[in-house]
Amino acid sequence: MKDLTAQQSKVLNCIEESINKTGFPPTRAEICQKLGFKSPNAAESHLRALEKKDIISIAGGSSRGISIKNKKSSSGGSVPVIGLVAAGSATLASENIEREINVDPSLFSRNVDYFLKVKGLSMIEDGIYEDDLVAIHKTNDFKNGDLAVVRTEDDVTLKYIFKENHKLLLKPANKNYDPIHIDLRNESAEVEGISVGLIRKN
Amino acid sequence: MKDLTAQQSKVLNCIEESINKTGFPPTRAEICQKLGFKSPNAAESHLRALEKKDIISIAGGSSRGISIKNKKSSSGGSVPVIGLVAAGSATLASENIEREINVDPSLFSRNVDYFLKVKGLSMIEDGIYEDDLVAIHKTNDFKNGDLAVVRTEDDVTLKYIFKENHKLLLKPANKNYDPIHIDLRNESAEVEGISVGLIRKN
DNA sequence: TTTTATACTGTATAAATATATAGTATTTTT
DNA sequence: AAAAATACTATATATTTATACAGTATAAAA
Repeated sequence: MKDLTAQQSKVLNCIEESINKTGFPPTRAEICQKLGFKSPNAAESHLRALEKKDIISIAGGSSRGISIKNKKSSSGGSVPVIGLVAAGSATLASENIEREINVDPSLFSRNVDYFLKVKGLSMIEDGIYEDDLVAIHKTNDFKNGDLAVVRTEDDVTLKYIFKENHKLLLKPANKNYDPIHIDLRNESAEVEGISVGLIRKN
Repeated sequence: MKDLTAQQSKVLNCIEESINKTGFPPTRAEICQKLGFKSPNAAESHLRALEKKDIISIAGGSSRGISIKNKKSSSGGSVPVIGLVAAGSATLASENIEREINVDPSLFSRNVDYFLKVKGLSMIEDGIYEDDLVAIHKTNDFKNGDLAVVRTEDDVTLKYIFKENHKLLLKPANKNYDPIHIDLRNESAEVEGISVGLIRKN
């Protein structure tokens, strides 16, 4: 994404503020007033610049026709919760979705694609409890030591992942649970995503 | 809440659709077009009815000045994050607010008034780590064993609370930390709120 | 039974708003 | 060195839009 200039950021901020505060985007005149411009064309040209950089879109011929692009899932960040119920069921298919919750996308370091509802006690020593919602960013890219959602041949688990050549180690955080060793020459395993956060309800 | 008529629901729906699809509320003319009315006053009067029922608010003199009230996050789901930095600083005064995040209020069992950013390791044995955001519901009502934000004479802490007559016990979840005993006849202590959940960022 | 709310058509208009055009000046990119 | 982007002021105007006013008709509440 191209960088925004200081002024463009101010204008974008002004738009966001207006939507948050009033529920609708600002007019050119309102932007000018907020930022101290004396000509409506000051706002206009900044808007056109933001449009060119694909940050906003401007509906021609409509008043207040500004909308901020990229806004994940358009309705403000509705993220599905998936229960790890049966083996191999962690997919975004609607039958696995327990509910949807709204989260501020900027809350976590990376985009959250779904929440995984934790079953079992395998991660309890690192503060991850049963029924906690682990925020998952879908990717098959990972670093050793990441907490990952891994689909093995007969299960889907949340464990720390370590890879060395053809060997995959899935390590729980509970003395009573054994690590899982997978030899990728004999068995298949796929990383579905990595954890970027957690939500717990009391 | 008063019930909406069939037509009023349609209009409300039309407003929601417009906001979701375009990013901004509709004009009277657009509502008419969508619902097949031939007079702008048809839309106008429905809007006034919705306003009277406190479902929407209409900003006078503004184009597209419609906003849907009650929206669990129309700046009402914006929850401040407060850092437990200096002793006795856990107040909602703006100078203590680190940031604001949007959360679905239905996510937690009770209304979240603010998030407390955890300092220290006093609750680590129960899965609450440094920099975790503990969701706090403001209340001075509590049950023994609740995880509470307690303001003592010289500190604000997050501990399990137990009360027996004039004795208050604030119990950490870490063997290396000592419980705090407070005799309410000699010292003052106030419960600011109780924990209803937790958010952790990796 | 009278008032109030619902559910519109139809017309009109002041005010809000987008948007074009004409400039000036500075900075960044090519 | 020239072109393009940034960052505005200033003025003008067609169009969008809210909103008032005048009706008609039906259903629900007081």
